[in-house]
Amino acid sequence: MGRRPCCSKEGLNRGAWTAMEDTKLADYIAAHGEGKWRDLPLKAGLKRCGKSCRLRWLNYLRPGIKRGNITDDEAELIIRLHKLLGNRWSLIAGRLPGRTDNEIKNFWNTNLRKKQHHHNPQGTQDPTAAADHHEDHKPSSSKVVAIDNITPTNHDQSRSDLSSKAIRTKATRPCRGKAVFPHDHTVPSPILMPATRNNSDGSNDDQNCGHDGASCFGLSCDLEIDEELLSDLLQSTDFSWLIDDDLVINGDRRDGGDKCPQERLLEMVTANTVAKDDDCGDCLDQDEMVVARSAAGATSAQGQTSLIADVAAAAGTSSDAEGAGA
DNA sequence: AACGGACCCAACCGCGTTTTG
DNA sequence: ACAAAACGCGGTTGGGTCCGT
Repeated sequence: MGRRPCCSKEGLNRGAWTAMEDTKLADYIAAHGEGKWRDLPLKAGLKRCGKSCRLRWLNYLRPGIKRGNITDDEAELIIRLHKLLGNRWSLIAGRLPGRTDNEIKNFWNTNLRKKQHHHNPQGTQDPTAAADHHEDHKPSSSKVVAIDNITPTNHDQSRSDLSSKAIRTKATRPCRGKAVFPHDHTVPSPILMPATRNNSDGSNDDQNCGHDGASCFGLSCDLEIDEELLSDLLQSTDFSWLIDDDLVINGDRRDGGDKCPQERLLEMVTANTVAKDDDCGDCLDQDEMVVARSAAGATSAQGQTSLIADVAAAAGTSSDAEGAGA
């Protein structure tokens, strides 16, 4: 089934928009609102494709558009968000009020990509990987990232330094297997951890969790998410596990099934405080991971270490669900 | 001043997803 | 349930401008 072109291209203007065209488009939208792009050109008296009108409106004429002069702060945010999201320009733009995806994409391609490339002379094709090498975004040595036994991606190698500090766990769906817990609990940092409780006999004590024989443990503490940490995590870890789960953000359960993992993590960043929940209420799939910073001790290395130790102990010693949470 | 390459960015294009009938 | 339309996104293109020679 072929796809009908959005409009006949014959007799239509192309290329740069004139001031007159802009005025017509703006006036029409002011009077009738956005949408119905296919019909808009005719009704507005424009010899343009509807798609072109939409683009012109969204990227140029729409009220509140900021143009040019991307500040250092914005550039830094773009870099960070790009690390989080990759080339998800619309998502990135959504975090930069007044900026359009097109502008950010252009800015990245003309400014930042070059800069990233400069810091990554090996020349990876992966812009996300390249972002790792930005001087402002070196993985902090104070951060511990749990990387599971995921198949290395093409950018993992460039992260070997990070990975060397990583905690490796099993984190592939479905929830089977045994998680390997932190080798070193003493590192006072946020941590990505498998929420796992393994009984020595392989069973688990959770009721109604539906995880056939898999090990689960409950973790119901509020978590605060550190954006920079997430940046690092997203560079290093397969987050496909997030897709099917619900998140509870600031008390509201959100069905995240329709969102990509990165987007959902971004929600965490935005919401700042998040509790992880899943279909059985208290327990998490054994291979699910939680980016955790103790709400109580979020700013305290001691607090973080304490939480990490608690949860690690719960996982490593088959303690019960209650022991791991709260 | 003229030329040409590099750069920038608005606009286009194709395709996937969502909505509508 | 299905097809078509509409929408939205990310990659690419091409024209204008800048800058070095």
